Amino acid sequence: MNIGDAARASGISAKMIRHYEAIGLISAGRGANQYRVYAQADVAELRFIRHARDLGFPLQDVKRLLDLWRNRARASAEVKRLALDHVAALEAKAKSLSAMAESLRHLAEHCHGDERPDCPILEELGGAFSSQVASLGDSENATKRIGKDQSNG
Amino acid sequence: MNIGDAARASGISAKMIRHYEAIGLISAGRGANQYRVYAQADVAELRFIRHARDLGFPLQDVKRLLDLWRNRARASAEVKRLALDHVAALEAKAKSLSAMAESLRHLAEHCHGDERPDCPILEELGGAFSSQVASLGDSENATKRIGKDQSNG
DNA sequence: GCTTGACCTTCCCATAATAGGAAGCGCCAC
DNA sequence: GTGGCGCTTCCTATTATGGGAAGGTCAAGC
Repeated sequence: MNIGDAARASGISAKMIRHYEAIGLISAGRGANQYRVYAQADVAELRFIRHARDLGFPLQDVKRLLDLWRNRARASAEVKRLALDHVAALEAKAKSLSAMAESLRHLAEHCHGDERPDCPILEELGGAFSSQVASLGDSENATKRIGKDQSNG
Repeated sequence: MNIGDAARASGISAKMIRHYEAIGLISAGRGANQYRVYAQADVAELRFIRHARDLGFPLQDVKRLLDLWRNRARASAEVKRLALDHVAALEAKAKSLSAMAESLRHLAEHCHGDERPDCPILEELGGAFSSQVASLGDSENATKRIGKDQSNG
């Protein structure tokens, strides 16, 4: 099958399939006309990638997981480690975002929200603001890897 | 003061201060030697920006908030609306990440994590996987705006 | 006066993942 | 043999930030 069919079968855009090939995540055969050719096994890999991305794994981790998936003799230890590291990263990021939301909601609750100009939100942004929130965003390599919205199908 | 002093005083790197100027977020005077010159009021604006970024506001929103902050006659309604929209976006994203984490943790709990090759995590990624998780990442423009890790000082 | 070093300038590149579009060629149906 | 769709590659944009090169400036010290 051609790339369009593989895209429909896997739920990954043709654009991204080419990209994944360019960065060495997958490979594809070529037909006589230079069109990329995909077999069912390739589609299975693409689906694997999509599922890993749906779980928020960065492509770097996906690459590693894919290697492990292909290798029948792999040890499950590394998979589990990758997964749990990622869980920690996701939870750290979620916690950080929740803390931001809570801070901001707190500020917003004290804002009239009418035509009057005085607004505690702006006052707080301009003022002292000891930034307790920011300090949640540590966990170093844990938090750093959570990209943008990864949850689109 | 020069850009280095402003950077130290505001907690924003000189690199980013130049960037913020380039995208029209702030402006700066120039000395005879073409060096950028900052006053206390400029540092206050930079601090404002940093606080808004700490709360996860995207620069586009920061620009709007900054305009409102500068305008003494602003109505607090728009500020509150921006804030609450952002709260919703943050919470949606946090929820999405938590759901991912929970799914993944669930999978990891059933993985031996030793030298044996069988691993339910990989099996699930390769297999059916009805992707209930992915459907959480909707909320359209709510979720789309949460960038990468914004919580670093 | 000349060197050294810290600081500033602009410009280019890289990151992560994805999307949009242009220009050109292939292929199948009519 | 042509229209239209699908494929190819290449370039650009997004968001926020950092790294680095090449070169100008200024103050201090010898």
